[in-house]
Amino acid sequence: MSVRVRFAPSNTGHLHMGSVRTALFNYLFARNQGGEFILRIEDTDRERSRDEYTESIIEAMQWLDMEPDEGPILQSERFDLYDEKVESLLQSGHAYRCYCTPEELEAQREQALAEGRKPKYSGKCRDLDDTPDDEAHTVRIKMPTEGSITIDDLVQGEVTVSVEELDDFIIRRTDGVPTYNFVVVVDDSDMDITHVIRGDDHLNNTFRQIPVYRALGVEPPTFAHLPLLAGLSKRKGSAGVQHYRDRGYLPEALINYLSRLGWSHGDQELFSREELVEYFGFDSVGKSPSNFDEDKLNWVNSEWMKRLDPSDLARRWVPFLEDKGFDVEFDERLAEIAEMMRDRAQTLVEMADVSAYFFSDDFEYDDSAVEKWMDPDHRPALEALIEGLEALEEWSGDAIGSLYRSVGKEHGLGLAKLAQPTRISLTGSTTSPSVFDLVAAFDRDEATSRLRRGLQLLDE
RNA sequence: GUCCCCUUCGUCUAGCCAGGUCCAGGACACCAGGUUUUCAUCCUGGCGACACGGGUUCGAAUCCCGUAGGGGACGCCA
Repeated sequence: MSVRVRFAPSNTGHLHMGSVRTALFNYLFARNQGGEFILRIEDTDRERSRDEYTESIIEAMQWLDMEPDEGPILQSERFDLYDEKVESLLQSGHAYRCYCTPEELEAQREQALAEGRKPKYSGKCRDLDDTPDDEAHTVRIKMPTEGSITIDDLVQGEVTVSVEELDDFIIRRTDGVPTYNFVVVVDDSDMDITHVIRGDDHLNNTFRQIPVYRALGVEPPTFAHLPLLAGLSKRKGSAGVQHYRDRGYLPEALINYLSRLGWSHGDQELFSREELVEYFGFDSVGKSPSNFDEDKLNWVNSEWMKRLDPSDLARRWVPFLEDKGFDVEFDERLAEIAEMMRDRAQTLVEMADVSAYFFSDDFEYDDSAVEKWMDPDHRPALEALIEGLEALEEWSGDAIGSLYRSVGKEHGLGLAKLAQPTRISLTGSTTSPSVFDLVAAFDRDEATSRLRRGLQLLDE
C-alpha cells in the first residue's frame, strides 16, 4: 500500500513555525516514500475557525513550496460522513447517548481534581435503558474497560497506556457537531492515511483514538509523534510564516532550518530540497523538544542568500527595496548589486538596509570618517581620479582598478587614501564592497557627480 | 492530583538501539588571531556539555533503577 500522509492544521490562526515543521516532516516523508501528501483543514471549531486563516495556510504552503497532492479538504464539508459514522456506532452499540449537562460534568471534574482523583467521566449514561433521541444529548464512545493499549510509534517507540486512564469521551456534541478525537479517526481512515505524523501533544489522544478505529472496524495507521518546539514565543517562532517572509527570510532557508530541528543527517547543516527528501527518515528524528533559535536561522538564511543565483536573489529582493521607497525593478545591475552585497547581510531586509546608497544619493556623511580621510592635501589626486574616470574607455571594475593604481602611483598615495574618500563620497561611510566594483556599480555620471560633491568635504 | 514523554556545550545536534576507537565530534552564537583598499565574506585557534545518585560490567554518554528538572495530556478545543 502506498504511503499517504496528511497535515491537518486547524484554521484558528496563521501557520506558525511549529506547524510548519510538522507539515515539513509529513511532506518529506511522503516524498521520500513516493507517497501522497494531503492537506486537511480541521475547521470543526465553530467558535474560532476562520476562512481567512485557511487562505493564509494555503498561501504559506505555496510560498514554502510544499503544495499538497490532495486538498485542502475541509472537515466542515464532511458532516454527513461523520453523522453516518456516529449513527452506525450507536447501532452497533459502540457508542451511546449521554444526557448529562455541561454543568454536572464540570462539577464532577472539579470535585475529582479537588480530591486528587483523575477527572474522568463517570459512565453514568453508558448503560441506560431509555435513550430518547429527541431529548438534548451528546454521544459518547465506549472505551474498553480492561487491559491496556500499546502503540509502536515511529518516533516515540512503544508506548503503553492502561485503559484506566481513558473515559468515554464525547464524539458528538449536543448541537450535533462531532468532536476532534472522532472526526480525526473517521477522516484518517476514510482518506486511507497510512501514517499519522503530528505533534506529540497528540500522543495521549492516540490512546483514545485507537478504540474508535476498532469500533469502526478499521486498522489504525502507523503513528509518528514529533516532539514539540519548546517555548514558542514571538522571538522563537510563534509568528506566522508570512511574518518571516516579510522579514526577508528565504523559504529555502526556513525549510532548511526547520528540518534540522529534531532531525539530523550526520554533521550536515545545509540541505537542498532534494537532499532533504532523499535523506529524511524517522530513524534520525529525535525525541526531545528543541528550541527555535533565530541566530541560527539567520546564518542558514545568509548561506542560502550566497547559494542562490544572483539574478534569482535580485528578483526576490525587489519587493523589499520597494518597501523602503526605492523605485527599482529587476535588471542586470540589480543582480550585480545583489551579488556584491549579499555577503554583508543575513536577510533581504538587511541587504536592502545596507544597500540604500545604491538607490538614493540622499544620505548623511559619517563625520569621523570625513575627518579622518578627507584630507585637503589629496585634492589633486582625487581630481585626477575624477578626470580619469570621465575619460575611461571601458567602464568596468578592472579598468577602474587600473586607474586607481596609476593615479595612486603618480601622486605617491596608497590605495586606501583614494579608496576611503571614494567610499565616503559614494556611500557616506567607509564601509562598502571593493571600491572598484562599487564605482562600477554606478553609472559614470552618477559616480563622478557623487565624487565631485565629495570634494566639498575636503574643505570642512 | 493522575497519566505520558523528554534530559549531551548558551542553542541546534553527532555518538546511545548493536557498551571500549569519546579525557565526547560538528554547527550557530561569542572571544582571539590571520587574509583584505574599508566593512563583510573567508581561514585558523579558543571558550564550552554527557542533569544528579545508585546499580550491572574488566569497562557506561551509551544498559537498568531511582531522584530532580522540563514539556505534554486529562474539554460538549483542535
